[in-house]
Amino acid sequence: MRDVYSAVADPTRREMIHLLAGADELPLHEITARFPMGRTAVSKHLKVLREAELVTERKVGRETRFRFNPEPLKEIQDWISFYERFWTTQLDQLKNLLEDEK
Amino acid sequence: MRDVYSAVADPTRREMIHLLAGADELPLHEITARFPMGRTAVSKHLKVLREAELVTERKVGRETRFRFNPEPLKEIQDWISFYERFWTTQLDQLKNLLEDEK
DNA sequence: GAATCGAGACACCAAATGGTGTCCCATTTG
DNA sequence: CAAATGGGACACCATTTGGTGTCTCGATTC
Repeated sequence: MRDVYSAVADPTRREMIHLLAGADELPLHEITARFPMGRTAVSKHLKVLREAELVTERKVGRETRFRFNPEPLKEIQDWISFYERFWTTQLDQLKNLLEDEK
Repeated sequence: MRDVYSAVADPTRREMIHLLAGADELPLHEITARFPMGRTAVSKHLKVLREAELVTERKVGRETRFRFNPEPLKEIQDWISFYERFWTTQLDQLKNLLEDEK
């Protein structure tokens, strides 16, 4: 089971997440149609997303349909929330003010 | 100027961010001491972080000191905040309840 | 039943990634 | 001044990444 950080590091995969988040379920060939690359490449990207559990896969007839699963994104959110304090503290706000003055 | 997503995708670099976030400023040799790899590798990771502007660099005597800069993390936070709704909606909560019943 | 369509499974490729070791130079220390 | 320290700059290496094309096969349509 692969890392959600590296799954999301690729801009193409972030776009796929966005696409799938706006749909209910999409077959591979429809996803492929929206990207400037071949089916094999798209399939590989979706495999990475599936290994990170950001996507689920199910076969319907001859199609393979994909669905977005947001859950793993929580891990990133948790990680980043630790650093939120660095741009919300009084001290940081003062620093930003001084920065603006320059 | 490189991507903050890929900068943060590597676990070693996330650890470096954590280390620097807990300190004020650290020289390369002190950072190197905390990781199981050579100076060259550590230096390369810090270069990646600097190119993503997650770190600033300054020479003091013969040392090169690094400081954490949280600002680029906002971009990831913004990106992920869009997907927050997928695990905070009533519908999603119902779905999770049903999931638990299984 | 034949032709078409969707997709898995390879094999292949160039470029990027994450390490290493060595050489050299500037700065600090004894 | 000599020795030691911190670190830049390479050259090098194996593995991973992100793409390609081709072959095959099951499902669908004519």
